[in-house]
Amino acid sequence: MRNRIKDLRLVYDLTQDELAEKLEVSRQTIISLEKGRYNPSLILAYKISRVFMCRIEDVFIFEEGNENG
Amino acid sequence: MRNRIKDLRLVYDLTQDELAEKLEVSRQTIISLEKGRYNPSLILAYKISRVFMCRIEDVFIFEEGNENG
DNA sequence: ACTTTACGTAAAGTATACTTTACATTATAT
DNA sequence: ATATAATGTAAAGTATACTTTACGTAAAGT
Repeated sequence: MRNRIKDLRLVYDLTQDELAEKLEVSRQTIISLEKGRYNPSLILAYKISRVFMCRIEDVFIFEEGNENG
Repeated sequence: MRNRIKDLRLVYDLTQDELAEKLEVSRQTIISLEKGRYNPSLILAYKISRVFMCRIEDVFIFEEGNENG
């Protein structure tokens, strides 16, 4: 599972800190997400999609043919 | 956050056990999800949406005006 | 009567999402 | 030169998703 968080964050001209605040998570969480270190909860994924005004599937890319997702 | 897992499972005529197998999770996980006891991981949410051939947002309903999600 | 199937609960264990703190690096500004 | 802002790493701690086992119940089949 890949994601476009970093790209979208830059499009919206936000720092990691600012995005973390909007999402009510720590900056570490943003870093880990951007680096693809884990698989967020659905609620966090949803909040992210709302910040970027799009659908979950527009932020997170689940490539068929599975590396687990 | 509500979800339509139980409804969709019945539409697809699956038992909890069968759905659990398809998703590669335990039956307990299905029960807990149907009962709304927790907030799944994004990957699990995605797999569920694939089983039911729809989008994540069609399975999980995030009512605006937040009880967290 | 009894067995089987489907659903449910409870409780303890494991894996992992997410936090917190502390420190390093690079770029920009003064 | 040094201060500040933004990004990154590492490691230990907490919360919670998910598993496993064991047991209870109600309905349907034989």
